[in-house]
Amino acid sequence: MPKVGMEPIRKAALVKATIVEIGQKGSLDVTVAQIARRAGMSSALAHHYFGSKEEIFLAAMRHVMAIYAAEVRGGLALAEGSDARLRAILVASFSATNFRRDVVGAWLNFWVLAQTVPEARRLLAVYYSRLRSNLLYALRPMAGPRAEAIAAGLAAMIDGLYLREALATGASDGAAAVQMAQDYVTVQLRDQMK
Amino acid sequence: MPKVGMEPIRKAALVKATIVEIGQKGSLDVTVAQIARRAGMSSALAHHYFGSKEEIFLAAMRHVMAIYAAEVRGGLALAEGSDARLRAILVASFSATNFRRDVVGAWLNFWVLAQTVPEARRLLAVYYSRLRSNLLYALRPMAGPRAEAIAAGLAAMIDGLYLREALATGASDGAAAVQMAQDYVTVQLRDQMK
DNA sequence: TTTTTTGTTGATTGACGAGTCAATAAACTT
DNA sequence: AAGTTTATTGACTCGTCAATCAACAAAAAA
Repeated sequence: MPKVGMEPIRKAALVKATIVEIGQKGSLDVTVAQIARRAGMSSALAHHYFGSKEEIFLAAMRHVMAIYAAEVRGGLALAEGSDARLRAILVASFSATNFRRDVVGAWLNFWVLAQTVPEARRLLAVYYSRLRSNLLYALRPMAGPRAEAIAAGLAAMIDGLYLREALATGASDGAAAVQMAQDYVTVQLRDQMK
Repeated sequence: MPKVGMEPIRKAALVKATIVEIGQKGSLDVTVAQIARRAGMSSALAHHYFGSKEEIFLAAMRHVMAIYAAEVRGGLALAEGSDARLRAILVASFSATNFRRDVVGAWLNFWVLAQTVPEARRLLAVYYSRLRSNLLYALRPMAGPRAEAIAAGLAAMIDGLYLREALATGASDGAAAVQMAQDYVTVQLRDQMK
């Protein structure tokens, strides 16, 4: 059975399974055995590859953020003009890949993790700083000195919308979220013109 | 030793200890023994009064929300006019009592709890609906039909600001949070007039 | 072909923690 | 005074779970 070169495959499977498991269960109280089982292997193997449960969590967190970052980059690459740039960030943030119930559930739990685990905190800080800088780049040409304040407010709103999604019962609606965030910016800008 | 009439005192102590413990540890992974110890009693007694750990958590959650609700009511009672009403809600939301690091940390963990425990979810739903109705009452006279949308956006932003507080490293700044939320509404309203 | 590396798991260990119980004692009731 | 209720805890049970280990198998290297 043992085919060589399994490591990356197994690791990827574990990471994926971790996100699903945490998101679905809605809690970090997920056993390594559960994750491993969903990924189709024994818990011993999971430990073999990652060393500890915490490492598995961190890898999953990195993955969620990497996907998100990639999607933002992808959207940004095609965007021409500040307006389009901003829109690209929002669309990526609430895309069907990132704004899914279980993924958002995972986010919520990673936030909790970041309260305790330094490395998780660091990862989150990286995410925040990237988001901020992306937003500022798009907003500065439109908003000038007010860009900072608007970016801060927008970032808070994005988090808030994620949170509501994690707690909501109905179907998720990324488009509405984009609309609301977009609206926030539009109004802030219009206000300034007057 | 046994003085009669201890039950409410002990329960209150446990609830308080639970909030501090969860907030400080930043996680729901808090043992009954830890909580009981902080509250100055044995874990057996905690079980005696609450029956289960989950009940302790729920009582703590109810308490946090009750405090918050009371503070909002207090502010609202003194407020004259829509503008003041809105301000009262915001000030209470980010007051020194509610917007403290450990309390916010507890909130974050209650959000997680609400993903799993139905009763927690219910409590949170009550909180949301109250917040919404308070906001609408204040906003309708100023914003008319747009009140709904503005209230939704504002609620999301409030949650987002809480979240950032839970994750932030520096000192908390309730005033800044109030300012940002207030600003959101002001701009939304001014926009509409034009 | 022997040896080493890589993949894999069942079984086990060791710790920890929720919840129970039996026992003790003070305070009320009758 | 006897009986009941309330307060309180140390010791114990029982389950769970992260992490380790010993053992086996296949591939790659020597």
